[in-house]
Amino acid sequence: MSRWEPDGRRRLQEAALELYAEQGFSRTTAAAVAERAGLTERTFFRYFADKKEVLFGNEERLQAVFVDAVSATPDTTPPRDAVAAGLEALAAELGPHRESVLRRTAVITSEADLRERELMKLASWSAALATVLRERGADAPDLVAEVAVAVFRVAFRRWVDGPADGDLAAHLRGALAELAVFDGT
Amino acid sequence: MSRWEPDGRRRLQEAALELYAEQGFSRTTAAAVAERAGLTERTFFRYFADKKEVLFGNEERLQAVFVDAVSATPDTTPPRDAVAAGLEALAAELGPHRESVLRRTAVITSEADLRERELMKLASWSAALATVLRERGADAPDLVAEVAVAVFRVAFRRWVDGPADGDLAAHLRGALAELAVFDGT
DNA sequence: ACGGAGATGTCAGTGGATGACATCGACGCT
DNA sequence: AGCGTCGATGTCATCCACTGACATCTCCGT
Repeated sequence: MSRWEPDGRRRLQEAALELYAEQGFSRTTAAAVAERAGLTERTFFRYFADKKEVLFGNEERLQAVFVDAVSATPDTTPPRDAVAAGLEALAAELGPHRESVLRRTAVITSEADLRERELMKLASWSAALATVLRERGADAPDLVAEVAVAVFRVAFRRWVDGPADGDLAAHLRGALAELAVFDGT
Repeated sequence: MSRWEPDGRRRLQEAALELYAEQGFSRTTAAAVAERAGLTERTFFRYFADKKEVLFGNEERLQAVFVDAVSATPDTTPPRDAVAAGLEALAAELGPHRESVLRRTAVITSEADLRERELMKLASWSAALATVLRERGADAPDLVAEVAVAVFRVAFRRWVDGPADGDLAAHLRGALAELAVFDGT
């Protein structure tokens, strides 16, 4: 037995999501979140760098899923297909949890500070992807990475705004296909 | 004669850029910026919503330049060319001021909070662009807008990191052309 | 039993941000 | 000239995000 209940970090994440959803992010104090989790404000800030970060505990893993799936693809895979593999992996990860994804997304989109932080996380995906693409000698790794994330962003938004039985993977394939509007001349 | 020196807003912007560059953003207090501008901290926050915003006073105008240039294009213009027009307009706006752009960019890239805010501004460009594209009945307006901004981001970064005589417009055209890596099956 | 290691608590302080109210000079009106 | 309003700024008080320094407690190995 520990001196404290276990899983402080998870309790803080759950408390934060609840409170932010109930009262809004800006009207919720870090102390209030900590209290609901049975902890102290000081401890909150030991687990999370700031009030926003508590909502982004899984982003690191998602980034790894995305980037690793691209990495797992043969070096000779055309960029489009490599990116598709990464996006499929994300769909497999997120698709089955639409409910909780929606709950979290609703909170995030409701406040500019949180949208900002989310953009930062996606920028981090892009940077990580560009790095692995560069290492495998792909063409225009930076551009490909940015576009890949742009595709994700668009498809994700459509999925979230769409019907409850929407298919994230299908949206991703659809958005990827729409890149064809830039084809030719 | 006014009771105070004129141009408080501009003085604050200049003071902020100087101090942020000299000492770093996080080690500069809002009060210090205000003081250098001959004003009060309270007044600082009347002009700018927060400490970061003072660095982004021109973003609104740039967004308008970008979006208006796309709007000015005939409704039947292929997406790629419409986007190109917007990007050319941005190049015309930014290209001649590489020095000051670099100074500002150096400050922004040096702190995560500021990079975050910049991502937010670009997201705003994308949203505005998507709106005008949607109004003119373009295909996949959201995707096109996101990709357009992705292209800008990449080209801008290459321009900033490149030689002093680099040509932003050329980088933009180059990045746009690289979208061809997504072509075909 | 002892002592270190980890996780948490306590306390004090800094600085970002905001609301309420006061002040001052410019300007127009009579 | 005298007056009143308006806009820009200053002053003051307050909240809260975040941080550093130090204390405390439990577990675990020796």
